[in-house]
Amino acid sequence: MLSRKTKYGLKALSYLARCEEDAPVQISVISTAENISLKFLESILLTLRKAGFLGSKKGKGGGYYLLKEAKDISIAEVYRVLEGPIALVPCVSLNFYEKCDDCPDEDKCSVHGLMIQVRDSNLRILENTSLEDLINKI
Amino acid sequence: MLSRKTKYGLKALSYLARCEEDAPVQISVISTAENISLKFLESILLTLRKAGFLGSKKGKGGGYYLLKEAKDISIAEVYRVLEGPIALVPCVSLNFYEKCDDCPDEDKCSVHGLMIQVRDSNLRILENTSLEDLINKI
DNA sequence: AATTTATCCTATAGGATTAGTAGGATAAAC
DNA sequence: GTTTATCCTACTAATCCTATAGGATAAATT
Repeated sequence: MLSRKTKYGLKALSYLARCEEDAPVQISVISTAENISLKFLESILLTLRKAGFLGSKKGKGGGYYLLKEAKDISIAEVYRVLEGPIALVPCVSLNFYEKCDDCPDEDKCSVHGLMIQVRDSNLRILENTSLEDLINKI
Repeated sequence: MLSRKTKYGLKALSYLARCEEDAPVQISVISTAENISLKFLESILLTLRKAGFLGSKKGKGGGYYLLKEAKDISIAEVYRVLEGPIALVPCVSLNFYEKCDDCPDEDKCSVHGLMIQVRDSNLRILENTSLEDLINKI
């Protein structure tokens, strides 16, 4: 299951991508438009800024804006920043690998192969979907 | 991320599927073989029995055994029982549908379409993989 | 310079979920 | 009737999720 944090983050990014102008958008505007708690959204946007997706401006006329073009932001990147690993188990994660403490030998684990299949299929989708794709769907 | 409950459940089912004989297998045997806490495994097997995957026998010589052939148990079914929805968000779940409180209109949600794609791709894998496939991979 | 506006940032609270444990009840076999 | 093994409810500790509080900082306006 996707956390609200990730879902809200994706919706906020989509909102910004739909604002074609470069003018910064205030948190409160996004929060109202997308029905997201203002303070929660604030912390999410902060995370996205630190991760390099967003720029910000303080003071009057300030707000957040995309640093890259929507077509150059893959959902997989956003997912990893907000949600963490795309894989279902750490032992098949490419970016967050961890050994399972219950498995003496990964190759003999009956679940391992399936988990790789699921990971690859999800990767294929998330890496090949951009923010632009999200807002261009009908 | 997959919970330990589901992972342990799949490993336990795989263990039972590998025991070709019909003789019941004790929890403690599986627990030792798969490095799973005995009491935790006990509760998992109980769930799987109530869901119709396993039969059990009490007393000496008792234990758990598969009720169906391994090839007739799809991982999707097991997943739903132990983990819950396969979908990443409730609003695209086929078996656990719930409306999102932040979305006035699902069709206008920028994330919705992507979530359906992910769901379908995962469904395709999990429904077409049987317990037999799990133990037959090399 | 003072005020307003909006982000920055740390800390924290409350609830839900997860992972596991305790311990007696029940039933089958010997 | 003793042993064996599942059955079942309840409980706990730890972690994670969602959200909030409240002041610090910086930019623009007056």
